[in-house]
Amino acid sequence: MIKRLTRQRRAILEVVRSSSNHPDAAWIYEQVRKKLPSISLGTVYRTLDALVAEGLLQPLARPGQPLRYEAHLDGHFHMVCSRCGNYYDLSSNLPDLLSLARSQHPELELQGVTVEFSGICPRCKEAEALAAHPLGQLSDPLAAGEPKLRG
Amino acid sequence: MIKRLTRQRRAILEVVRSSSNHPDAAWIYEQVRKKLPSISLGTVYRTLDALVAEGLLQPLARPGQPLRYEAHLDGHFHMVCSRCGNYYDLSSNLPDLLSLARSQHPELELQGVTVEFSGICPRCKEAEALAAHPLGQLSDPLAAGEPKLRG
DNA sequence: CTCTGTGCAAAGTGTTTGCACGTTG
DNA sequence: CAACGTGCAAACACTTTGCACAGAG
Repeated sequence: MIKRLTRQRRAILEVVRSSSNHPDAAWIYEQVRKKLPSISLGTVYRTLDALVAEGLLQPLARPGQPLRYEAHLDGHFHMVCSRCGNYYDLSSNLPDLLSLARSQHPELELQGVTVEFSGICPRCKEAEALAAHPLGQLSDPLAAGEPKLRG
Repeated sequence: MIKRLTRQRRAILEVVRSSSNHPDAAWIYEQVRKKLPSISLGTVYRTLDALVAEGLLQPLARPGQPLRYEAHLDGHFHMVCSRCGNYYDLSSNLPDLLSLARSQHPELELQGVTVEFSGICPRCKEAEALAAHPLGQLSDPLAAGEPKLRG
């Protein structure tokens, strides 16, 4: 339970909320440092944990990758690009899986669902097309991200 | 690409395939050690990576938890118990999300979906009911698992 | 025989934590 | 002024890796 709204917490929450990235702790740390140069990475981790516990953020886990954080908790879906690993938000009209599954498994007390698509994002698809072209070997799909997430 | 089918690899694959656990590396290591006492944890990790690369296993990531591995790759769903953290397989008849999403986002080249429900498993629900009862303080919901996954 | 895979131990990476001090309410 | 939160650095858990040797094909 968060009891004090410190400068650090305000800054961290603002960074996560204003990013379209689904950023990880290291990236958030870098950004917050621009405002509060002496903040520590430990504080970032502790604050993120607290915000998750408050229900203000949702953590996103991927095999072998650092945790990322989602600030927009309306019911949207994610697509993870299998080339560059970036997350993209998808606002699809999908059927209400939770109700469907509840009716099929009444004994389970289901609380929530997460749906995650995998695919190739437009950026990487374009990069791929360029790479097929003899003169297109100039851009690196892995380097092109959303607002750029770490190396 | 796996080139040699060693004793170790056979044993590891068999352990993962015969477990209903969605086990993690440490648990697999423990089990395999019963057959091959001198196997090393490094080999387990290397083999699991290789099997994932071969498409024989699928890694499952959860915030703050070690990676787990899924050996049954037919299209079923998972439910993660929010009390004990165990994975349960769900064979629901859900609509074909991939086709639906593809038609809504033709530009995205979607390749796959994963659906994960959260809820309270029967075991934990029962433990909860007992705990409400004055004489029921005997069992620990967190200790009761599937075939038991580590401490 | 050759070359992939193994065991071991050390190194890496992402995350957590103990402690003394700063700051919020 | 009493907690609560912070910075720092050390500790942690999980995973990866370099190397010399073992064993599969």
